[in-house]
Amino acid sequence: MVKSEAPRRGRRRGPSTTRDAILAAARRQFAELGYDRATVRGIAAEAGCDPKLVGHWFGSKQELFLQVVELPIRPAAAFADLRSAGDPATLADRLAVFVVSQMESEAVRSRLVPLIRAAATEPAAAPLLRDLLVREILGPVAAQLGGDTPELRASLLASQMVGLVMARYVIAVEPLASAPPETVAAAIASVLRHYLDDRLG
Amino acid sequence: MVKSEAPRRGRRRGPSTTRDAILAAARRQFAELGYDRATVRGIAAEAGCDPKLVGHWFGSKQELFLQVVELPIRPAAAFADLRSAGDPATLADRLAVFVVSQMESEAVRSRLVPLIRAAATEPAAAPLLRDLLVREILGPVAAQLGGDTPELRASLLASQMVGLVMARYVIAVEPLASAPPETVAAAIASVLRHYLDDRLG
DNA sequence: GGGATATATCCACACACGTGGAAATCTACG
DNA sequence: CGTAGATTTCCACGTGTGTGGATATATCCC
Repeated sequence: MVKSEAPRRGRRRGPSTTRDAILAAARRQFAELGYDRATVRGIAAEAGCDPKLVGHWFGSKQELFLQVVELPIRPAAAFADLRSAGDPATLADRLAVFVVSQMESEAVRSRLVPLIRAAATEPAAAPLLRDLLVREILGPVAAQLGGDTPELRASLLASQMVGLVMARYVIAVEPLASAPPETVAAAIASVLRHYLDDRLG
Repeated sequence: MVKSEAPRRGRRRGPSTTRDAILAAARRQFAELGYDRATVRGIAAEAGCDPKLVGHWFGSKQELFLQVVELPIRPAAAFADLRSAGDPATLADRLAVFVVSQMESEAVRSRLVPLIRAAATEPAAAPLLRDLLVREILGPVAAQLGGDTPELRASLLASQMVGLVMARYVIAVEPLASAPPETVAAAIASVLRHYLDDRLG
């Protein structure tokens, strides 16, 4: 009659790793389920702790979500680097490769996908994504574009980015979802070039 | 002491328009709120009836949703018409104008937006949208494309369409959201041409 | 007129959600 | 050792959800 391993009542032994466990579980569940269908209880279960701990460490579900979608890169700086790092004529190609490879990385995807899903779902999250897009990406990019209607170009560029994330990772349209990253990058490079350089229309 | 207009208990006088009222309210709320946050009770309230009537007329919330997102056009047929109606060299331009003008029509937008929002939210809806995309659009289009990797071309095309809906109507990225339809159509025409005709990569 | 049927309301159940309060157990430090 | 604080669990409340059951009123057809 081995005594069952029922969790005892108070603090656990040793240093606490629960906060990180919650963050990881939340990241996974927000990405897979979206904001609404991911529940505090479910996240706590995956993290192996009591739901109340989520509140303890992060205050509320909303604040946890904000922590989750904080991007690990600075897109504006990345674009500036990319721009000054090579021949301007090949900027679109390098941008395409960069964007696709970033999306392939778990660290970026697990933040971008929840953000976009939430923007599609939460009325309150759409402004959040819009602001992030404008402040972090469209604004700086538009500022460096020059020429005519740089803001329109930047937002068209964003539309192809968002569509790529949706089609490839969220909806999983085949064969786009399974295409190797290089193929995708090659295919969208011309589109990026068009939005960056060509006369629109 | 005028008697209050509290709804009486049983059937109302005259012919019933409730079913249509529910459908209209559902369309509006699914588009604005998404599947999860739109509630049967809320839809019933907007339609001016009891929540139970939703169940009575449509069975369940899911079945109501399926009715709501039923597209009023046959994209495959429309594409075929478009293809055979003019100079193949200008197909991309005509397609761009057609797509954008369709999205501008309330009848199409009030179905497409909920569908895409739901695909971003409901695990069960993503396959649904994927199937609809593949069966109604990608498949027929790919079949008429010929050349190399027609399916990949079709799904890339879809990615730009979905991204356009997201950026312009759901997230409302400026200035794309406020740009006149002709401007948008002109801007994406080259992209469509690229995905339709060019060698990818 | 009078029964079948369609249309409508009310009540309520079972469930899941986020979170607040109180108590238990551990660690840190005097 | 002993007390303060950090970490964790349990209990439970209030709210909102989709939907089932019973019932009321209007319409349709004989």
